[in-house]
Amino acid sequence: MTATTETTTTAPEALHAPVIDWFDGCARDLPWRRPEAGAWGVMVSEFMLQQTPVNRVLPVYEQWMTRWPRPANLADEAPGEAVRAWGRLGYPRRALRLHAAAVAIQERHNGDVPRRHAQLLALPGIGEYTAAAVASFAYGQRHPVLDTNVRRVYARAISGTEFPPGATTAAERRIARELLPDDDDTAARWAAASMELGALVCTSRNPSCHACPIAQQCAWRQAGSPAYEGPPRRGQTYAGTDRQVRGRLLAVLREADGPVPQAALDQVWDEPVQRARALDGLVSDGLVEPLADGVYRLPGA
DNA sequence: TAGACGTGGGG
DNA sequence: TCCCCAAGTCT
Repeated sequence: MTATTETTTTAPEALHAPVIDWFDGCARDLPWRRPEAGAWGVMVSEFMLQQTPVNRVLPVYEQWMTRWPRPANLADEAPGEAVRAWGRLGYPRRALRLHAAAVAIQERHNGDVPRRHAQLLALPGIGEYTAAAVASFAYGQRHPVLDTNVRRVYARAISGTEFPPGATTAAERRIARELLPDDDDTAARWAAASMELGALVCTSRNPSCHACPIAQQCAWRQAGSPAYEGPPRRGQTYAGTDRQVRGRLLAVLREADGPVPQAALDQVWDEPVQRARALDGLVSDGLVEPLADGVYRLPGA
């Protein structure tokens, strides 16, 4: 058989050097990439960066690392303090999980962020991506790091499509595995570089192909940059959803010094059934703690 | 395995 | 204005 598969069209080695060289010259100077960040700094940044843009994470990251420079410091706090300090980053369950992860690190790993992928994966709030990212960025290990940026880079450069599938597929994992450099240090470098390429150059909309170090080898460009034909990528409506109500409710709790009476929460949304459902949801998620007499507060705060 | 889960900036 | 999207995880 002489059939050419999509992954053998271009030798992996032909991609590594250009992308890593580009990264060496163009990488952003982000605080969690500096040596002093340590594994804990990398882990905190990864939690915050799950679905939240870098620019919004920056100031909150600095506050967190100043206040809680080690996992033990966060573990000693009430979970509600983590939720409060999370500010407006969104998806506040991440704050709760990061706090829980700090507690687990204290209990199971003597206060040090574990090195092994399986141990990282076992921590709350850490999935396939974050485990690989921490192991790779903090400890220089060799793991396929498949985030939304890398998936888009591979979709274009390797598969020749404008966008990756809705959910990560086995085919994508295979590509990531086959592209992974053999050497640990190069693999870690490649992971960071390919992510950065997706974040800065191979962006979702209006990619800067003129500035791309592998534009000449890009399967999507070679195919004439065909428009995306797959199923419509899910748009997330927000206005009027429980999520919006939850956000407003939690904002009130976050900004209050202490417990808040029901009446104050009632003002954020006029529809009582949805309002009650949202509040119940927050309570069952552990983001809000009901006290006696219809008073609420952030958990343990 | 879809769907839930916040928030705000840019085109 | 409206729509899309941003270093995912969990159920």
